[in-house]
Amino acid sequence: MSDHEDAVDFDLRGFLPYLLNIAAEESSASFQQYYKGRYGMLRTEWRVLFHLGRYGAMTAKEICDRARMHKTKVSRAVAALQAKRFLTRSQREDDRRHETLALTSQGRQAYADLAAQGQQFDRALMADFSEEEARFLRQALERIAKF
Amino acid sequence: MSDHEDAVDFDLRGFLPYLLNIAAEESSASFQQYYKGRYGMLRTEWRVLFHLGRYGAMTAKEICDRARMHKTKVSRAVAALQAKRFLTRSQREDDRRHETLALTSQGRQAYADLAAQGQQFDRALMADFSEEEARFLRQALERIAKF
DNA sequence: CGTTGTTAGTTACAAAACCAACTAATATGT
DNA sequence: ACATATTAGTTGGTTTTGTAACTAACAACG
Repeated sequence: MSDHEDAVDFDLRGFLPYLLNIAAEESSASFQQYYKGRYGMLRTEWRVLFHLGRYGAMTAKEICDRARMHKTKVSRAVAALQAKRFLTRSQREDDRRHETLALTSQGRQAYADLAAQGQQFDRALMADFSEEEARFLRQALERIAKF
Repeated sequence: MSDHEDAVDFDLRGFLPYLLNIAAEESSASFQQYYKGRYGMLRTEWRVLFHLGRYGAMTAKEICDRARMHKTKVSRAVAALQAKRFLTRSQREDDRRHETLALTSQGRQAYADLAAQGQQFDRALMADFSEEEARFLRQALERIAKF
């Protein structure tokens, strides 16, 4: 046995963070191409759009918490989406530190398109798995993600 | 039902690329802190070190293919690891475009440490899962990653 | 009140990633 | 043999991210 093999006796190829990273990259590649190509959006922007589209108007802070994004990322993504006329900001009267973010009809259209498209990609990804396997996989990932 | 909910009828929260991304981030966070704190290494550097440690000496090109990293990333990671005296380069006589990369004893030491540490993190991550679930999870991820 | 602390969000600067152009060595086709 | 194409790897310039410092609004406590 050569030197490099007995340094550690288990197969680090199955190292979970590594596998997850590769799987994450592989699985988002084609979808990313779609939203980037069609709307010139970054992943951060898609995530913000996605949260507003899926859960309705909310503040940047709420997006930070729900989407696990740092506030600077959200801040920039919001600015970019606003420039694309996909969302509007409105200051809250009760606390002027908060801005409520809401999709414009253009933004909702983009969301509807991307959500439908995403659904397709998701189905394609899961095509190899049975219903039950898919359910388990999602639950396992949620557990690892600490949802 | 409000406008944003009927745009798409399934729960995009379970969107696989999204789940995978979050799980990947969550799972690598503490390990990343370890190798960054202890060796000042970036993820790209850890990946290169990992491949050389696990599979033995090889060229940058082989690392690109095996680790799915772009050649510029590998090139810079190799330069950084060389600066840290973790690897050496040697031109091949038969084709002087190729450089064989090999870990130094210092590099092997770092690898052994990180591999052992990684193993711990991995076990901790998998603590919630049964043997069989863990096996299935890895296989599923490998399938998605197209290994 | 008024000082101090906290929270939402932005901005500035540094680190890292991405992409395209580049060099150098080898392979291929005429 | 020589022009052209490919391959391994590096470098430069731009984009994106990360980090820390900042502003503005509110809260809490004396």
